[in-house]
This record gives sequence, C-alpha cells and structure tokens, in this order.
Amino acid sequence: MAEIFKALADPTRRKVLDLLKSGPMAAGDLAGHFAVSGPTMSAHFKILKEADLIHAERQGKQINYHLKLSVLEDALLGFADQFNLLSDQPRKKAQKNTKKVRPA
Amino acid sequence: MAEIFKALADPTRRKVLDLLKSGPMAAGDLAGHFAVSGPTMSAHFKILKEADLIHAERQGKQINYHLKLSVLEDALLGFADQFNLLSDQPRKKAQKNTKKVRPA
DNA sequence: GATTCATTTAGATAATTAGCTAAATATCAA
DNA sequence: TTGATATTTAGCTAATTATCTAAATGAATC
Repeated sequence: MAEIFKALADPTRRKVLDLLKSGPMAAGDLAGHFAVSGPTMSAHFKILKEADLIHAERQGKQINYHLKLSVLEDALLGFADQFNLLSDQPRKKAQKNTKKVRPA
Repeated sequence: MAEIFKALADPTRRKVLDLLKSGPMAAGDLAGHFAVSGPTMSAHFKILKEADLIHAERQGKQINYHLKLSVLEDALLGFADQFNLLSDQPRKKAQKNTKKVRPA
C-alpha cells in the first residue's frame, strides 16, 4: 500500500490514472497528453504497474494500459475508512467478513 | 492538493496522522513512536502542516499537533469521487452545489 | 537572569526521483 | 529480412528528500 501512495504522489501519474478512467489507452496516446519524453512516461507507467494500479496489454505494436480501479478503490477507501471517513452503509463492492461491533 | 498526496506518500507521516486520529498529541510524544531524530520528525510535521493536514498549538513547553480531519476527508474523498468510487448517497458532510445531472 | 526542557532551524550528506538522450526490443509491413 | 513504428531499458544528471548533528528559540522554573 505504501507503493500506491508513492505512485499517487506524482501529478503526472495521477493524470494518467484520470485519463484511463474512461477506458484503456495506448502508451503513446497517454504520452501525448504530457510534455515529457517517452522514456519518462514509460518510467511513470512502470511505477503505476508496480503499484498494481494499471496493467499492460500488448495489441500489435501498441501497449494498452488499463486502470485497475478496484485496486485504487481498495487503497483509497481503505485508508479513508481508517479515519472513519466513510458513511456507515456498505459501499458498492461490499467486503467479506464485515465485523459486527456493538457500538460502546 | 498535490501537497497532500506528497505528504501522504511517506509512511512516517501516514502513521503520524494515524496517531493523531484519537486526539491531539505533543511533538515529543509523537516522536516517541518512531526511530528517528527529533529534527527529522519536526521536518515531517512541517510537511504535514504545509499540506494543512495538521495544525500546531503551543501549550507551555510543548507543541500539540491536531489532525485536520476535514482536510484529509476532502482530499481523499474528493479524489475517490473523481473515479466514482463513492456510493451515490450524499456523505456525512454534504457538499454545497450538488449539480443535478439527468442521467443520459 | 540562568537553567532546563521541548521543539525548531541551519547546514551537511546520502539516497531517491524525475527528467533527458541514445540504444535495445518487439511487432508489423513491405 | 529490411524498414518503420511503438515502447522500454540503460546510463546519466539535476533536483528533491530523508536523515543526521549542532545550534537557536521559546517557555517554564529555579
């Protein structure tokens, strides 16, 4: 989970995730949205892959990146939940083993 | 908001926030939970202050740090919401100007 | 006001990071 | 199999970061 927060700490990487929100995109198309070199973007993709926030799928010459939304969700909401920031109702993807704790 | 994610990227700082969850704590008491020098902790506090995630209040010789939960909440859930990760019902702190968009 | 305690600021260093260019790899097309 | 295209890997550098020790500041106490 540390890796996820590291990955999210960079604005370029956050924007990559944002671009992938609406569907998979090729590395080059993603890179087109930024003013940095291809290799630099590739390094960002690598960090996002290592954080398991995206995954790659080669299609011919191109490599399409997909957002792993559920990983982002678990990290973000898991952390938020640590601070009781979520409403008390279960969320979309309910988790197993919801511990019932009688309020003190 | 970039500053908040930077601040959250460090495990020491995330743990500081976690310690402050249950109430304000003095700089020294916080530092007691980590294996680094006082000045190092002070630098972490500074970064958290600059991200507006905590605030300081001097009480005699000590400086008590308070978690600014609403700032954390806005950042975290704001970002989560960008990815539609929140349930559709309004949350605890409802936001102004909820735009009503008729589903397509 | 000198001393002690709690914390921060200053200044240095080592490690990490984001960026670059050049070269390598993989795939497709000619 | 040569060439073109898409992307990554390698190797470098500059900037940032986390850490340290020593010194400075602020507040209470003697």
